[in-house]
Amino acid sequence: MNKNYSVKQLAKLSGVSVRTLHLYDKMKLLVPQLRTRAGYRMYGEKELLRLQQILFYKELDFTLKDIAKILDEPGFDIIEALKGHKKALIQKKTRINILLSTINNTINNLKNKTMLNADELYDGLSPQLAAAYRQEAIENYGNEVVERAENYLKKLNKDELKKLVDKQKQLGASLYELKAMDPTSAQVQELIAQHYTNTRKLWGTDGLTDKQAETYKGLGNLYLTDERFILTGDRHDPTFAEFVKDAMAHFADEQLR
Amino acid sequence: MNKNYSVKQLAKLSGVSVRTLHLYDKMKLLVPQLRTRAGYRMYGEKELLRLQQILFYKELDFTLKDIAKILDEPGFDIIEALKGHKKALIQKKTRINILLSTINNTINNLKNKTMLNADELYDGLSPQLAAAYRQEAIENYGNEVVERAENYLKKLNKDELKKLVDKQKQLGASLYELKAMDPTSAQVQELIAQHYTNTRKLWGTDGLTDKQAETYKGLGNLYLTDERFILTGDRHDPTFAEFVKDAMAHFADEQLR
DNA sequence: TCTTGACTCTTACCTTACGTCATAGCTTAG
DNA sequence: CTAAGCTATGACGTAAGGTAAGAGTCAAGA
Repeated sequence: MNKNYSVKQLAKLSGVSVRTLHLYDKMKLLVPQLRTRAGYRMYGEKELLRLQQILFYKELDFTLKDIAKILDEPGFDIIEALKGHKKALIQKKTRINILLSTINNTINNLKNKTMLNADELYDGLSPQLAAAYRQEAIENYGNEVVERAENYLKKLNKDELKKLVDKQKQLGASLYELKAMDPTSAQVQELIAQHYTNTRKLWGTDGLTDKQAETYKGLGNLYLTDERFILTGDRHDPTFAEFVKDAMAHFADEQLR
Repeated sequence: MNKNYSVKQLAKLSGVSVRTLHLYDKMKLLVPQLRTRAGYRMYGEKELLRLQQILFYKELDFTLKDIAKILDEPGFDIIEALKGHKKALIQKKTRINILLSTINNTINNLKNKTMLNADELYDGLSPQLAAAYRQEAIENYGNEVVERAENYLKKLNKDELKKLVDKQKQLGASLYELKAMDPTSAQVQELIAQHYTNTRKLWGTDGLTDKQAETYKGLGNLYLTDERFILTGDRHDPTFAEFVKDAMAHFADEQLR
């Protein structure tokens, strides 16, 4: 009771295009069961199953050539192929993470350059801008953190705020000098400790005694993706952000708690 | 004091190939400052800077066409382009995560099918196989967990072990039926609670009172990537694994501690 | 029987961002 | 003057198809 499928039927069934089936036929990846007198391709159940397999491996981003090997060479080591592929995927993912961090930095740099000058930063944001930032910050870091920071900042006067911000920047510059070092080294950790103190002042997190470590670690991850909260300034440098994150994580694990 | 560079010099400076510079010239992405009488391309500082920019955006995986737009159309909204690109990257990343989970499942399925039959599973692994598994498990989940599980399993007899394994499988099947539901719903959480109890028996983690929540959450992530510890059986279904992970995380956060 | 519409065939050019020749002209040191 | 090294253009190949173009096939209705 074997059914037969024309190109179009098989195409619709499997979700690929007719052209694709033509291609697979020509490259002998999926040859029809038979041809009619007119030359029409006819596929059977066996071909449908094989197509399913092809599509499975294709979803894993294997090339058609590799898929042919997997399906046709009986001694082919599929597990090794999968493992190799896994490695490649992990590398891709790592690269994407770096790209994303770079892109975020770039976006924020551009925003700052075109929409803000330094004075505005200290004099308070324009209402529209503040609203937009607030919304974005809430989406990214949660309501609680943003509100606490806001309430705290309201109580600070300009001079106090400027002092803290300058201190953060200076710490950033100092850390940047050490970026080739071990993030867990004493020298780096000393700066991180200062940064931690300063950050607590800036973010008003003095009350968070039981979640301090977790929060500070979270802040490190945040540094990886958002330049507004960062000490790297103009430097497009994902490796530095990574370095800072590691240093902060170590500090949180070792010094706190 | 403008320096001039030949194709080769510029190529070496920037790390791209001569062919690439030819291409960029022909597509008007990077046109040399001038041509010598013999037709040789000569580039200046301005071109070098432009090339830097091109390479920057290229690293972000923009197409050359888009880069040309960014650099040449003055009104082009770079920030919007970057945001769009960011979205695409995030999707890519999500897809890769799913692929990795699928690949891991596939690897383990293949291993189980070709190297094991069900009887061996209950009768105890062959020595070589056990050693290989042990090594891999240690790499993935750490020494401590593996050793504890091993010691515990040694004390169980076959019937007891089989009971526990069957119970896990049955819970998996039940959960699968609910996979369209909210992972935090009472119905799902009830099954998860049973699973938690059973898991503690199976893994011998009764002693871990202070780290229970964390451990159980970690187990959820593990379910995403390794089929040997899973209740999904033969089903290649990353969304189900995701569902289970969410359900377990919720359970850990709410019920424990 | 004729026509119409849906389906099919093959051939072939287009896409991205180059790599790899092939062939030929230019420049410069010895 | 010659050999080495640089440069130019042009053409072909890559992966996985998309998009026609031109022509043959099939079933159904008038």
